[in-house]
Amino acid sequence: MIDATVSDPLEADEPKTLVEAAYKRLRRDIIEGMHPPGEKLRVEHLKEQYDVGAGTLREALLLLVTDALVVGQGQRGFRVAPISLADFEDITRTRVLLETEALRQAIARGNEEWEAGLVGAFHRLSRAEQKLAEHDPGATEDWEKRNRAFHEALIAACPSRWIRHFQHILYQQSERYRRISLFRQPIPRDIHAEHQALVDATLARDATRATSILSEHILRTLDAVKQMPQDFFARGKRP
Amino acid sequence: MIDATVSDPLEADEPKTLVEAAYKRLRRDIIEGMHPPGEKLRVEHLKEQYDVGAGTLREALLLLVTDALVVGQGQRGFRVAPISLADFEDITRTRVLLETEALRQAIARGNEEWEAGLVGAFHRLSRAEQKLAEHDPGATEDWEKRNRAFHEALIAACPSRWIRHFQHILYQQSERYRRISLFRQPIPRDIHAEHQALVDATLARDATRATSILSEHILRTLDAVKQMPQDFFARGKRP
DNA sequence: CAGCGAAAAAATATCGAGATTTTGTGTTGA
DNA sequence: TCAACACAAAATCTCGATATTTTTTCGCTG
Repeated sequence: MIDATVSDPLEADEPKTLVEAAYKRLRRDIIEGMHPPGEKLRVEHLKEQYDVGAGTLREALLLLVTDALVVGQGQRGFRVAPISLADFEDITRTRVLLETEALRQAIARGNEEWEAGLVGAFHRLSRAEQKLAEHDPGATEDWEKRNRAFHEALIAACPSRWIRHFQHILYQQSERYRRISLFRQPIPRDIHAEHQALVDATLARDATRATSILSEHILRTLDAVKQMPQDFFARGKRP
Repeated sequence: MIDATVSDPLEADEPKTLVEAAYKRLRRDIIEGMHPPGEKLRVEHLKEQYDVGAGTLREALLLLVTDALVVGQGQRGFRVAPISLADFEDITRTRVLLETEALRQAIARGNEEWEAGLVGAFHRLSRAEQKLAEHDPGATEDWEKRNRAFHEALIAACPSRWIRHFQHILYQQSERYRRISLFRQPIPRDIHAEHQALVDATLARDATRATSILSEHILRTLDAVKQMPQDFFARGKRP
């Protein structure tokens, strides 16, 4: 079932309990914006939507609280977590701190199997990018999955379970911001070239170069989101 | 109630729900070793010990899972998380990564109020150390609280909510290891002098020196735990 | 019109019963 | 002796009823 520091076992396995299944569905729905920031999550209503009992839904919501996708207030229920530029900036900079360290460790310790996994993930991501360009239905969803897999493959050889665990949480958070902001304003940018440069530097075992590229890659999203109109964040104000 | 990234609101307020209360008690009991690593946590039994219903206890256990103090397996209940030298090393190194960054940010941004808070926390900690030396009853508990408060005060001016959140989790983990290991083998070491040097460098706004001292301070615990007999970790093997 | 209080409606948190799953024990056969 | 199976006991998970809390609505007063 649930071990907090194992990198997302919930995606790897079929859910063993209804709590897990509801948690996964809710998480997906929040990240994808179906439940917008600040929305009240009423157990009495959602239990029907997700087809579980009230207690089971509470458990799922608690798990989402600890993912920081939901905030709860004792006896006053749950809300979708707000968004803000400051939060996104914090997430982004903390991601840079953790992911560059993770990449440094991976480059120092990774073997050929790790390299093969990275190259494969990059290839799959490239294919998804092509489908994005062709406006295939479901292409965005596919790209998100493969982008995530790519970033995970990049640091898969990092031995620090904790760094990977925290990275996973932050990645999830940034995915939510990305989905929300892209819906409003696609960002012109050659992401493929950025990924290519990252893979090249990594395979060359040039930690300094690779971490520099990764840092810029991650921070570029922050730059783009900063261009969003300010009213974009107003609806996510902390209650 | 519960907002995952606010630094431990559960300690700041009286619990608003039975879930919170049970969570806090269980967490305390696990950190203090009353429930040793690997122990099966049976809902049917614990509900009586903690005087709550089964569903409520499940919720508390879920919160502990996300603290990585408990592991759960779908339909097979919960166990106290195992301990290992490798895990403690990971925790320690990740703490160094996060806390030095947090201290860097705090030094860059902290004002006089932050300094005053730090000096106060150091003073209180020093008093607790005196009581430790005098073998006062409850002195260990007091010292743990004040040590925690000291480390939190040190990085209180770090603006990154996420770094503070992760630091909090890791601090908690390291507290559990420290309590377990000190019970076995008190470590000779002038902790007071280490804290003093840390405060001095921080108040002098010497980020390089302060982070170097902090890094050594944290890593010194790792060195000490490495001297533990190997059978110490055997009982915490991952099931 | 604004503020207050009371009552009604809606929602939350908790508990324990019941269905389901897991674990432990005993028996049998090779 | 060991493995496989059956069955009983224990434990887990889920649901919905109920007590409690919060929110909304309504009426009254200044």
